[in-house]
Parts: sequence; structure tokens; C-alpha cells
Amino acid sequence: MTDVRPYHHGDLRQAVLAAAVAAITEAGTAGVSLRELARRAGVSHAAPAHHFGDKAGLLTAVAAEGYDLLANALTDAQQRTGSFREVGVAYVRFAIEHRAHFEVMYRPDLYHADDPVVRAARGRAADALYSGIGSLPDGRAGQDVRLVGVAAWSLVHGFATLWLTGALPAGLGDDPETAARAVAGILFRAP
Amino acid sequence: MTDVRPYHHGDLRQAVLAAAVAAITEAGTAGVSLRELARRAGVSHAAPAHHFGDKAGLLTAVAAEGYDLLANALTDAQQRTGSFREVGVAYVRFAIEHRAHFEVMYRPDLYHADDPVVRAARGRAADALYSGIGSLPDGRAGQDVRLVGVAAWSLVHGFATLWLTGALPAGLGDDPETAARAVAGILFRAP
DNA sequence: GATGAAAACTTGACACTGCCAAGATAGCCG
DNA sequence: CGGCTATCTTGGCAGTGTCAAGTTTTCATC
Repeated sequence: MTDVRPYHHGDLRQAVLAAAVAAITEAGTAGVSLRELARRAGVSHAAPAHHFGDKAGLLTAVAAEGYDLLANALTDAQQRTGSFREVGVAYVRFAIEHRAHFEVMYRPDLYHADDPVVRAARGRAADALYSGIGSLPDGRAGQDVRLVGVAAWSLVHGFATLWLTGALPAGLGDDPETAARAVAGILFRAP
Repeated sequence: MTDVRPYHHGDLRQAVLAAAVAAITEAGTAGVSLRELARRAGVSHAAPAHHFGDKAGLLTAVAAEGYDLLANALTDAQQRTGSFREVGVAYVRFAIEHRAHFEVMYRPDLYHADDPVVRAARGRAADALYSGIGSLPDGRAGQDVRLVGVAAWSLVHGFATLWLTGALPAGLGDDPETAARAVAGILFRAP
């Protein structure tokens, strides 16, 4: 069912997916249309729908890819640094580097949020995020683990979305990663 | 024909604005159309555009109203409780109670974000949010005030958006205000 | 290798959208 | 009363998502 060799285009599904991510990066989620993606790929206007069912199906694929990338980024940060704070920084870095994926992921009204593939990828990302709480240095680890996790997730998620919308005040510099590390240090003292 | 409907609606601008908020609450920002709002108000399909210019103009009005409501909610919480944490809780409460406004406010690609009316209202909300940092109990107040403010804002903003998208894990109860108070307590010890 | 089924894609249509230009109507002020 | 302006209507255009039906290619099986 996957890519054996489609005939005219080669790999339309992948091409449309990549074009969608590029279009969302440039013009936001509202600036993407199936017909425009079809034009970019050089196929007829109804070809994309054949692979994704409908527009929500296309965005479902984007979301699934995003949760996969996020899970990888978080586990990588955890294994590389062993620091829960750096997992949070990796979350922010992912949001900025993969803005299109991030914007879709957290707008469940745009896609089929209970798609099994999405659910699985989201679960992996959640596990990766929570896995580092135990490695916290001192007092924090004694608190309710669930609350600490929600607080940390809220902090980095809020920071990322506020940064992306340009809502944050000036004076934080222009490197989101450095700023995120400083802000995360308010919640958890550096190790 | 003996038409009961007068040619002039009387207060179309306000009617469309209210209908837009209701429609966004029900179906999200993507589920609102000028023509549908016109139908609900019983006017022709092009009437709303006369008051708002275009769709972005309508959402600009929604955003401005939202920032006004937010500024009021935050200053009220600050004056009533004197607690910075309760200002944060009020932020979350606003996001849940005025979901439609909140969703529009933080999607600047949908409206004219540099509209002077919006800028003024946003400034009032920011002032209200930051005004309570000085009243923090202990050590926190000695840190970089800007960083503490950004951390607090990020925390409550992230919590609100995650709650609204249904991304948070179960077990936090069904009252967002109580849950927000607990999560905010991780960042700032209760007074 | 031929053949039939299935997958990939095209074509055409429908209802809907935002936006624009031009006309009709109402209230208001001299 | 007569103009004037804001308000609203009408009609049209280009664009969209989605559906149904047809066409072309690939693949599996005989």
C-alpha cells in the first residue's frame, strides 16, 4: 500500500506532504489549499484528495509526522544531556524549527485528532517528555510528578507559542533557545 | 410585500460581532463565514463587510474586545486578591470562559494585529499582567523581573492553550481554575 | 505474455466562500 | 422640502473543498 511505484508522478503523497509543510511555513495553516498543492506538484486538482481523503486527512498526516519528529527530538535531548530542562529547551527548539508541524499539531479541530497513527505518535512524544522528571536534582522530584510535568509542559509550550506569535516583549534576544533556557531556569534551578 | 424586516438593521455591527463570537465558540475560527453571519442576522451577504471592511477586520474587532476583557479580568484579580498567582489563574479563567476571543487574539495572522485599537488594548492587558510581579512573596522578586514575568506568562498561557486543545492528561479534574492554581503553585509557592 | 483487477490520476460539476462594483433605500440635517 | 451620507442589496468574479464518473497505468495471477 505504501510506495511501490506510482506511475505518473513518482511519489505524490510525499510530494504533497512536503509541499503542505512548506506552504504552511510560508503562509500559515489558512494559506494552504489542496488545489494549490496540486498545482505545485503538477497534478490535477483532485489528485491529492485521493491520497489523503480530504483536507483534514492531509493535516492528519502533517500532525503525525510532527509528533514523530517531536518524540525523536525529546528522547534525543534526554539521552544526550540527561537534563530535564534541556528536554524543555528541545521542545521549544522543535516548535521553532518545525513551526508548520507544531501549528497543526495543536489545532485538533483541523485534523482527525483520534487517528490511530496520530495517537501513537502523540503517546511517544508524551512519554519522552515525562521520562525526564525523575532526573530532577532535588526538591522538585518529591512533588506530585504529574503536576510538575504539567507545569513544565505548560511553561515550554506557552513560551514556544508566545514566541511564534511574536507576543513576547523585546529584550529576550533573538535566539529562542537561549531565552527558553533562561526562562526554564526560573522553574527549575540549573543542575 | 409586507416585509417586517426594516431596511436598516439598527445595530448590525454589534449583532455580527456577537454572532461571530458565538460561531467561533461553536465551530472554531475556521467555522465562521461572513455570509453565514449575515444570514443569522437576517441581512444580505455583503452587509457585514460594510462595517468591518473584510473578514480580518471583523476578527480585529473580536481581538480588540478580547484584550479589553482580559485587561479587565487581570486588573480585577490583582486588586481583589493582591496575589500574582491569582492573576495567573484569572488569565486561565479568561481563556476558558472567552475561548473564542482567546483563540483569535493569539492568531495574529487572522487579523490586523497592528491596528491601533488592538495595540492599546493589548498594552493594557500586558500592564495588568506584569503589575503584580512586585508583590511576590520572597526570593522570586529578587530575580530578573522580566524573566519571571515571561516565565509566569508562558506557564499560564501554555496551560490554557493545552487545556483548550484537550492535550493535557486526565487526572487534573474538570475544573480548570483549580488545576491552574495547583500548577501555578509549582512555579510560585503559595503565599 | 495476456488479461482482469486495482490503484493512481483526470475531468467536470456543485455549493460554498471572500471580495468588489454598482445600485437602492433609509435616516438626518440644512 | 431637498440633498447627503451611511446603510444595505444585488449581481458577479475567482477561488475553494468535495463528490461522481471516467481514464490511464501498474500489478498479480492465470
